Parts: sequence; structure tokens; C-alpha cells
Amino acid sequence: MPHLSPINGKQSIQETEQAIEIESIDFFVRMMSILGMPRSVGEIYGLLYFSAVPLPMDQIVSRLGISIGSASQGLKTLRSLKAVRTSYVPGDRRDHYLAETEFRRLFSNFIKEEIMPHMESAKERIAKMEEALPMQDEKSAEFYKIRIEKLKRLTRAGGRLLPALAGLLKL
Amino acid sequence: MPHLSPINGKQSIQETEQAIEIESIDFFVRMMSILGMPRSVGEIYGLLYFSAVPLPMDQIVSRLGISIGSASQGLKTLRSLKAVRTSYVPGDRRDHYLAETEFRRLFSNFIKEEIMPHMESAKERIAKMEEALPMQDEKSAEFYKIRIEKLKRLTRAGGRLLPALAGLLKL
DNA sequence: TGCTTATTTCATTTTTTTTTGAAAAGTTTG
DNA sequence: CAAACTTTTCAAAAAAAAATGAAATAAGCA
Repeated sequence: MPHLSPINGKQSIQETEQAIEIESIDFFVRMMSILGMPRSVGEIYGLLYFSAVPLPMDQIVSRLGISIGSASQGLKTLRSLKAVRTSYVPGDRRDHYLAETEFRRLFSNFIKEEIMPHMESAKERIAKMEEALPMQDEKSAEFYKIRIEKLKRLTRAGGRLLPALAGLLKL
Repeated sequence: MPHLSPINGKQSIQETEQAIEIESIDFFVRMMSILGMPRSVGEIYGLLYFSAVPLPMDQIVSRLGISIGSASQGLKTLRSLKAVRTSYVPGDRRDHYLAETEFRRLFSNFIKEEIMPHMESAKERIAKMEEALPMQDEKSAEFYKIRIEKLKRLTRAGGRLLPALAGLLKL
């Protein structure tokens, strides 16, 4: 039982904010980890998502209890995904960070930056398989051709479907 | 330059098969790693994908050079995703494994088993945020409500879109 | 320009994940 | 049912990923 609660039993505003912050961090740590992002990236985004004001890096560091190095790297990752942006605060030379909250755009960026490059290299690897398969009319050649064709269809479908996905995300 | 090639410069059938096998393993190791699966799982599936005959575990172990324990665990994972199944071979008491190659079904299974449970717990965490937010008419309460509403829309959209995804995968 | 503050980089440490290997458990067959 | 073979389990080792912390770099200001 928190010892600073008002007599009516309701939580103070700070306690409420802190409770939401904790849930938010937890939420985004897990979401980001589905997408293969390290813990720190989720923590930073989770903190910023419910922050009414942009936060400078040292605030992020002290509130999350992570190292400066982690914060710097995490913010770099988030910037590259356009999941955060900096906002100028007059009279302060630090960068202040703000969460980008349009999930459709975030998702679309993630697919473009993190997934599509893999699709490209997948296509190259399939091409190598085809090179390795000379048309020697072996009974087994047919089996290989069918399997390779399946992979080609998969990557083609992925290449079309994934970029279109964000468009389907009606929020 | 391989020293066992026929005089016409073409590769032998075994060499072709081996080349494709290597590319296949590489291909699926990377694909699986996008989905957060360990290397061994990708290796096993990659090997089985281009195998014309079902393979027993000890063949998988010796051909991939992985441990029996890894193979057993990897096959367990693949079975749970229905990415492989066993086929009975008369006169042999070992299980023989076969790759399931209908990617649409595999994908649908993956979403159902690996992603949807996270969506469920995400909803629970959002509910906790709402609990933590009493209707104290603070100016800031409105900000929190909007952000929470966004999360709810995200999880709702995810819950609908993800299971429908496999249906869109026209191969 | 030089001083101060802010940020990045990266070698090292820590943590987490994956693999191994061997013992335990389970199966089949003579 | 016991001997031979197959598979699973799990503690320990190895490998991979992430976080740290301090030095290097950059950027703003007097």
C-alpha cells in the first residue's frame, strides 16, 4: 500500500502517471521484442509514448536506469525507423525526443527497412539454386524444379504483400 | 575446380544436389531467423525441404553436423508449427521426417501459435493502463486517454489483420 | 578559439540464447 | 521381458546478443 496516497484512497497524479509509464514500457518492450528489437529500444519508446513533453537523452537514461551508450544506440535505431524524432527546445542545447505515434507509418517503415532487404537477398539465393540446377533430364530434376518454383512464388508473394500490409492496417 | 567433374564440365548429380542443399539451408536459416527461430531449426527445415525422401533423425544429425539434442529440439519446434511431419517407413523403427511445403498453412500456423498469444497479453496490459487511469479531470488525463485509445485500435487491428493475413498469401 | 556540455563509438563485460553431451526414458523386437 | 535401438530431457558449455563505461568526437557558446 503506497504511503503517500490521499485519504480518499485514490492515487496521486504522479502515481497514476508512473503506473501507466510502467505498463507502457512493459507493453512496448514485448511488442518490440516480437519484432526482434532489443529491450532498451522498447523501453525508450515505451517511455516516450506516454510522455507529454519531449525528453532529452539524459532524462531517458536516468528514468530508465540504462547506460548512456544504450540510450544513444537505442535512439539511433528508433530514429532510423522514424519511431522518434527530435524537437527543438529553445535555450537548451540537448536534443529532445518525441515518440512518433502513427503506427501505420511506423509499421510501413519497419517492413521497408528491416524486412524487404531480406526478401531481396532471398531472391538472389534462389537464383543461385537455379544456376546450380543444370537441365540434365534426371527424374529428380523435376522435383527440384517444383520446389524452387514454390520458393519463387513465396518470395514474389512476400514482395508484393508485405509492402501493401501497412495499407491494410485500418486503425 | 572440383576434381570429379565429368569431361564435359557439367557437375555430377551429387554435386548439384549438394549445391542446392547448401543454398536451401542458407535460405531457410535466414528466413527462420527473421521469425526468431534458432539456426538449427532453419538448418533442419532447409535440409528436409529439398530432400526427395523422408529422413530419420540420425541422418539429419550427421548431414548437418549438429548434436542429437539440437536435432530433437529443432524437430519438436518444427512439429509444433506443423512444418514437418513424420512418415512411416516399413521395416524401420525410426521416425522419418518430411517437410511440409504449403507455406500458406505454415504461415497461418506461425501467426496463430507464435504471434496471437502476444496480442492477447497486450490487451491485458492495456486494460491495466485503463485501470490505473482514474477519471480525475486533469488536463493531462485527456492526453493519456488518447494514447491508450490508439493502443486499443492497434491491438484490435492486429487481432483482425494477422489471422487474415495467411488468406491474402496468394502463392 | 578554447571551454563546456552533449553525443557517439567501441572494446569489454554481462546477460541471454542456443548447442552440446550424456543420462534417463521410451520403443520395438526377438 | 530383456536387449538393442531411438528419442527426449536437461545441466553445463559455448556462442551470440545486448549493455556498459570510458575515451573520442562533435556541437554550442562565450
